Amino acid sequence: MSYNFVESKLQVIIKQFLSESFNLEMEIPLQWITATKKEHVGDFTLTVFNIAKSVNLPPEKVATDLGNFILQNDTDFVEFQVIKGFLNLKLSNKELLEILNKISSNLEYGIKPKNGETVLVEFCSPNTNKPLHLGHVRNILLGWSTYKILGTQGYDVKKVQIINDRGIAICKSMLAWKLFGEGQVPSPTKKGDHLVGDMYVLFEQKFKEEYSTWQDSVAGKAIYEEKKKEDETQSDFFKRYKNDYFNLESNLGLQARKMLQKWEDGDVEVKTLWAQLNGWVYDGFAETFKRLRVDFDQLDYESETYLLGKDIINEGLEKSVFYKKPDNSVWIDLTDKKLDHKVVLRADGTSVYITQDIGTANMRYKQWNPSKMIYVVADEQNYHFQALFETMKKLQEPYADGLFHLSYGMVELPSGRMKSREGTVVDADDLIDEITAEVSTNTLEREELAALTPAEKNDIVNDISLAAIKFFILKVQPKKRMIFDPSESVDLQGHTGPYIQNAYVRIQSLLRKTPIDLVLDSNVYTHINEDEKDIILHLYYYPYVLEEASNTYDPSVVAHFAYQLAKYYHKFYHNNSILLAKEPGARDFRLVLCRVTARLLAHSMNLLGIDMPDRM
RNA sequence: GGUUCCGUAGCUCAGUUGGAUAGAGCAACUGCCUUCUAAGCAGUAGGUCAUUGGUUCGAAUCCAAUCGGAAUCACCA
Repeated sequence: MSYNFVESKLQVIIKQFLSESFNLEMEIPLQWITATKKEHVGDFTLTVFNIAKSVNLPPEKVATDLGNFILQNDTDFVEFQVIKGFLNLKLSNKELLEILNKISSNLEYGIKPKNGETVLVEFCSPNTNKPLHLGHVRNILLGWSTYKILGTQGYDVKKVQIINDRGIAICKSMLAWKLFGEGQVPSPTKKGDHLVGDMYVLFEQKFKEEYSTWQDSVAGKAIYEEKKKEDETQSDFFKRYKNDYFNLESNLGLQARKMLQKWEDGDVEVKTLWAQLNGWVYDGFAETFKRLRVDFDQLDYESETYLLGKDIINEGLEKSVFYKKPDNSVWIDLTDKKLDHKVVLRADGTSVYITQDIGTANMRYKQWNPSKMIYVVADEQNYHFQALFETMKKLQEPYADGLFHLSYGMVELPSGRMKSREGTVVDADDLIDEITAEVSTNTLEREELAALTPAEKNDIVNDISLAAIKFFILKVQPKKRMIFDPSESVDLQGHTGPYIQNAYVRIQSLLRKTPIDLVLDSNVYTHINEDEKDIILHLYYYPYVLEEASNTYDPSVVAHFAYQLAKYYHKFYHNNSILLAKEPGARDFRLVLCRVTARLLAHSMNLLGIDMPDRM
């Protein structure tokens, strides 16, 4: 069954009208038929400007004739109104009931059957030297929701992430733990990822001290005099020189780099320490994932993939996709794509970032044979992914056209960008804790929940807290950067997750009082009012919403749907008696309406990774 | 400097394959619980859709320029 059955029917009638009246064969695009604006009579609107142009008549004239034609030939419409070039058509009571019936009886409404294609969504992909923060949370929620939404369109979706478990950063944490860690291990009050993150910060602190001391030394002053630019102050110079100091002068830097070298050489002691600290971090991450209620189908580790890609570079070299410079480094020329020349292999033959990504993509393609691979990564890497995808196209990889970078804006604080080195990072675990505490306070005051056990209350608090966080983040379009104000935390009223949960909870409360399994009788209830109609027509559009969210990889489309539905429901609930409805058939009709509303509320929120409590 | 993205109410955001009088929430003010969960409903107030020009029956939406903000332009990941 086609879900846009109303529009399809209209398309046929309009074609018939044009054929009979003007001998004109014309296709009517779906875009010309839209929902009627609130302030006008009608439910569906046809924009007739284009048709009028084709038949060379005033739009009002065409719209009026067409309106009459539709009313004569289709009993689903009972009234029309023409304003300028807009033809507004009003559905019959019977057809509205029919629509509700169709949605009510189809538990898969809006969901497409399996299409046999596999899609990979890569998200989260943290470094192992620090705990997850607000930026990761946005990433994780977007990835998870994208996985859910694509699932409704028939794809078999796999969630993967690459763990960046090697490199200089984790070596810094390892070194700090070894030198200054005093044998600390994770404890109930300090998760492993936080402990390792603290070591990273500690390293930066000690390094800063060392650097500062060096700046006042004879050697430091000599370097300043030797390498400063004209008119450059001492503090400006040393800011700029920091990286060079780390690589050329620093004792701590030297030790960290030695550790990295030993790791690459397979040194047992270093590898053991590395495995130990990473193990702590993974345990910590696992806990955070669990609290956020997400999981993954596969974890790829950079330590196992960082050498991949070289063979593909060599093949590409033979095909002249790449070229070699005299120093033996390998490059690709992307200037024809408005990009730059990018290095893909260093002079010493080692990989760079893009090489690994080429190799990893290839590995995943062989493993899963996906038709699409989606990378959820912040927009600071837009350039990198453009370069990566163009490189893949030049290599003529069969999966190159299915690559997509789901780019999202950075999360910023009112004070600006979060900086881990300056400690202005909103930690994921802390964020959940804070909101949970606030929700907990509110929940304990509620009479409805007084009789519940502590465990039941706890579940409800968690459902609401996560709804608040997740909706707050997912309601914003991914590409927009967002500002997060920790002091205001997250609202629980208005345009929020809990608001939507509340609509669902109200319905559950009603349904608990009516154990009968209702079957809609479309002959009995004859006066569908505006509140009810708003809900029915909103439900009707759900399949469009899923399709658009999927095509644009944008969960905010679903968030908007859920909020609007809850808003219509709250209004309906306030204005109409349900269990005590007086009109014939109204009670049963409204209960069916409630039940369907609850179902799509829960379904759409589930696509955002949000669970619905039965009480709150 | 090159490239890309963003700019809508005091704040946070919808609305953009061109469509009717630009919408919500928060904050402020005012009402509504002896009615099915008030985490709710209703109302007041708040706008030069950054600016200017162009395209046309019609522009927040498309095009151009300008202004403001961000990201990136590493043999880091």
